Amino acid sequence: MSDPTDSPRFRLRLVFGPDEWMGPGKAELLEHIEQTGSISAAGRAMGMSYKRAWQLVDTMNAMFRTPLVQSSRGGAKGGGAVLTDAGQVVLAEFRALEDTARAAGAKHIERLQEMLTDIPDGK
Amino acid sequence: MSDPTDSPRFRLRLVFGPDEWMGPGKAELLEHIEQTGSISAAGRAMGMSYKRAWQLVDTMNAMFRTPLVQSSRGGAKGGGAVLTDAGQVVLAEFRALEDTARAAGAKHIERLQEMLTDIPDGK
DNA sequence: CCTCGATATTTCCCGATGGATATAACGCTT
DNA sequence: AAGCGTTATATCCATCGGGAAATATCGAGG
Repeated sequence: MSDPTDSPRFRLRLVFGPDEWMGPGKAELLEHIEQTGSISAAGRAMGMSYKRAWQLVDTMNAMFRTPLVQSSRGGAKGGGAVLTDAGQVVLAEFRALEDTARAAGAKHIERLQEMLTDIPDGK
Repeated sequence: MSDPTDSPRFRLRLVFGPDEWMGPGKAELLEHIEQTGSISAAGRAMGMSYKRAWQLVDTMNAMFRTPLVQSSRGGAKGGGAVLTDAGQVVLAEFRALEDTARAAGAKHIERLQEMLTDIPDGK
């Protein structure tokens, strides 16, 4: 999304509605929030503005029945954000979906790679 | 891409390099080219400009060892474009990849859908 | 040899996307 | 009560991706 060097082979997006979807970007953001306990820190880690990070969180919290991220203002450390149970479930399910789908389609992916001009490293 | 009503559930993109990827848009374009025998007609059918359609074709032809689309200018009907053998293979492989991956991840997709605010129609 | 329809290519321009910035609210700590 | 770091929210603005349109080219057919 920001760094062109990290070329992920396999990108999967679930589109539920016009403005409702779940993809690699949101999943990674959830992971960083879980690790850092902060929306801004997570955004920084991904090289994205706080505005964008917050927008993604806001979208996710709106599209799922239960919010995925619970945030708080003030307090000892100024505030923070944590993944809810639903957030952890969604993250785990999405990662599992990615792994499963990638594994299942490995054969087709391999055949497509073999047809490229620049030969990808054969693992 | 243009029509918000056709909400595809499952979007899959293979990213090979910085500017080299294969996704649902290019696949659909290939299908329309195969059906219409024309880049412009294919673009029109998808509601995209000829410029964009041509750019996508150009990108695909460059990233694969053998061009996927062979186009010709002039002639009885002004010209046209057809899928090469490689084009048909790539299209078929990508569609197969989508089907396989979607089927393999169906369980995870279902679980995620159940957590949405707006209940999706049960199949 | 002129027309026709599609490909090929360039230029111009608008609108949307997202970053930068500013401000406010919040609640624990000191 | 002041300070701090974060969340929350709005405004401004540069950038850029893509559409529109204009132009050139090609080759069979009339």
